[in-house]
Amino acid sequence: MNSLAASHPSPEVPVRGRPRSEAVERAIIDGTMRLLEEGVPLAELSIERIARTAGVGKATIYRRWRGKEELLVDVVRSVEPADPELPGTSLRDDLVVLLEALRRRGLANRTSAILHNAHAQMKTSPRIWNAYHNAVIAPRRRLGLEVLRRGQQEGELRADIDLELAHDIVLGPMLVRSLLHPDAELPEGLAEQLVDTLLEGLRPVSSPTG
Amino acid sequence: MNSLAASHPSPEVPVRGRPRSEAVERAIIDGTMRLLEEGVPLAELSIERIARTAGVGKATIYRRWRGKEELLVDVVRSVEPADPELPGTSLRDDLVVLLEALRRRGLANRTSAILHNAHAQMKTSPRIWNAYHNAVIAPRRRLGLEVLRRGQQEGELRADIDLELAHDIVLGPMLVRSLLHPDAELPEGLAEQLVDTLLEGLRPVSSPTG
Amino acid sequence: MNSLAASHPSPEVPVRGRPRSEAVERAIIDGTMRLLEEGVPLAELSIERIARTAGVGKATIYRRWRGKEELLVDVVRSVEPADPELPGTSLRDDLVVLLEALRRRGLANRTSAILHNAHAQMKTSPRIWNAYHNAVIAPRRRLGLEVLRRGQQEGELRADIDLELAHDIVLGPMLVRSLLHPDAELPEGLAEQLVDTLLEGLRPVSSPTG
Amino acid sequence: MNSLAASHPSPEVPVRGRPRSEAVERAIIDGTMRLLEEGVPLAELSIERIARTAGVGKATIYRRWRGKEELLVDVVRSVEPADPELPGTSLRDDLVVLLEALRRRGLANRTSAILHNAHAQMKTSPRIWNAYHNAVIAPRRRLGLEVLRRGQQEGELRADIDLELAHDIVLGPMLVRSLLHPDAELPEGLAEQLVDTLLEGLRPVSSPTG
DNA sequence: GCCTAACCGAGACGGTACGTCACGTCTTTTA
DNA sequence: TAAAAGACGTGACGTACCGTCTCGGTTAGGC
Repeated sequence: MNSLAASHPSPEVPVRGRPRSEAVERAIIDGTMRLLEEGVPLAELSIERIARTAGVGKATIYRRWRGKEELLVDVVRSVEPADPELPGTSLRDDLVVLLEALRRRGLANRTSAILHNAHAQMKTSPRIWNAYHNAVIAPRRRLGLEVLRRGQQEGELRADIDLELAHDIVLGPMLVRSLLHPDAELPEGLAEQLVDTLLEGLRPVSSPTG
Repeated sequence: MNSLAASHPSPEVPVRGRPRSEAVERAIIDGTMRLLEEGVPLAELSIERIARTAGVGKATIYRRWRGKEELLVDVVRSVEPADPELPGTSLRDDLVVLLEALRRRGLANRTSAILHNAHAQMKTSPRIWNAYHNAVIAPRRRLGLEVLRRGQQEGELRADIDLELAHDIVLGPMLVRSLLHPDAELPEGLAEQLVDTLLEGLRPVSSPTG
Repeated sequence: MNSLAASHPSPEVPVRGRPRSEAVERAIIDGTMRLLEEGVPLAELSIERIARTAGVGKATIYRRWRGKEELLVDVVRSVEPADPELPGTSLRDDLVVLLEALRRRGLANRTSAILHNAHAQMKTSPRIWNAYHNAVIAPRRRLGLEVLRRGQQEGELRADIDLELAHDIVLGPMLVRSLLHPDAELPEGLAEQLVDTLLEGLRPVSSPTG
Repeated sequence: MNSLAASHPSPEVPVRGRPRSEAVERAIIDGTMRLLEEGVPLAELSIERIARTAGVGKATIYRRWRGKEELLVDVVRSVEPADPELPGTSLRDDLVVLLEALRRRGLANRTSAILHNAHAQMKTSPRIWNAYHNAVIAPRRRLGLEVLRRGQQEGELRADIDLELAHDIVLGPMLVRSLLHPDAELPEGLAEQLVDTLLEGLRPVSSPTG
């Protein structure tokens, strides 16, 4: 389950000693979440306090994670919403769904005050950031790129455009809104509006869809 | 100079006792910068260490800033590049200059490893983030909005588009690249390519400029 | 074998399940001795380390002793030299043999650096000290008292003297030397010299033996 | 004041920064004494608990002593009774006073349950034991040797006897009683009885005092 | 030849204390 | 009054052991 710690020995090696309790693992992650939900500032989130909250010894946490940051990666992962279901009817529809998921995620983080800044905290160490990037950000990006690739094949996207660039063009505005400008609005129709506006510059020159 | 601390008593009240040394203030900020440049991870940047490096008492730092985060705001401000000179010849040209400044800033932060994450660290406290936002991010955003407003007046931008939205559309992709994807490329012509692509969807429907 | 733990159920109750391994018991005591011989300070002698050294589970130790101190009692007992053979020719000769045994024990502890302070460590708990006292010190004292009682009967010792007091008078000086003053000398003829000097004040007033 | 820590810089070096509080030092030693008096077993005397009791930070203790054992040396020293006033009228009288002080000390430790075993605890480290030896034991021994030396000069003691040996002969029995046999009696006239008995074997052959 | 109970190694578990470090405040002397 | 220095109470750090508790596996009778 952990994304950084070597969670399990290779399957051939028989388990020696008392196995680690999954219930404890859940208690730690849930306890951390509870603290964040109660509004405890990230700076006051100490391992000691998490252990106290979860009713767990400190060593039990350090047995699973190397420090607060690595634990946060798993906490964030545990509340990260699942990838949205893509309709697959058209490039536009898929992108609208992706952006809408992003919008909702931004709204959730803002209102619940969770993870508002946990994401930022994780940048303090390149190692942690990589783990978070690999576990959370990269899969989303891959999904977006896949959608764009399909759209390009179907002729809904200019053939000469770099897919990475197209991805940042489509996703960037919404991300910037939800990450950098916590007081920016994220109104209901924003996803559709953005996709429609942005696809304008990305469609093939003589578009079949007009 | 400080953006958060009430640095000086009101000017009418004559200064009593020994005045604060500006040299000391510089020494503190420069010492912090030196530590960051030497690759000291942000998590190991303690007030105690900064005081040691700057050859300064801890109380002298606390007399000026309320904590590490507030000090960081001023440190970051001190190395933030000046606003770029805008040509003013056209909306496109101005936006290219703005994005090019952003690209270079991203490159600088990546190579020098300074401030790579100091920006993230400051999100730990809403108060600090606001200070940084007001001192650094907001002015840039105002400048960008001003450019777009002028472009709209000149008919280079669709009249029905929300300027805030247009701003995120134009700036978002570059920001996402430099902030979230530290290993994403920021090649030379990126600014022009982005502006040309993005303006496609933002131009007036039957544009006079083509 | 253990002096504190109720090592075995009463013999009528038939042993159920796998019996405790005596080899394991030896391995634990020998492992502890090896650590002490290697110069590991008493303060660093943890149950965990002993278990590691003996290649034994912690629970296996706790099944036999209630803690480190109780284990130490048995370790010390295992290296305590056997009671010396008494000649029985005279009070003086017996006392010389007893003191000589004490002198040699003091020398051994000093040079081998074993048990130098284990004896002291055991005073941390009255319970442990009692066990050690009963298992090691008291038998020796009983032996000494018996020698003195015989001497008194034979008229080699004043009849009006308290035997307990006489014991401390004879044994005290050598004990103090070997326990309190680790750098005090314990030269070869010390036992005889002490006995001859001390008996002076303990002989009957007009001694028949002169 | 501390016997192990380098307590004060050399007097030429002017004191820099806030000086160490003597009140704090007293609070720590007194707090430790209070705990011992309340019957807290030595094994449960942690630095953490001492700090809590004294209302003091752990670092404040570690700034003065290197650990629990070194602190104990000073605690024991602080309650060690002052050297007794010697009458100087005769060897016998001086020795009686010395032994009487020892007897009373043994009684005090037994009844108050203080220092009963602190003395033993300090043997865990040779360094600590040396400090305790130098600060407490050695001065007492020097005093006893001085008394014996004077007695020898005055002809009250055999000229051929080694003073160190004589010291152990006279002091040993009482020490053994009070240290090793906690339940041995220390009745009122014990000091005089011991001195009178022991001097028997130590007087010059044809004694002037008869 | 099973059955069953206790033993055994390993190591997880909730705790407590370790000794260090930084926090932000305070008390010195010196300027 | 500022400034360097450093003591102070507080509290978190990450580690080590404590003594207890599961695990899978072993080793003896008793059936």
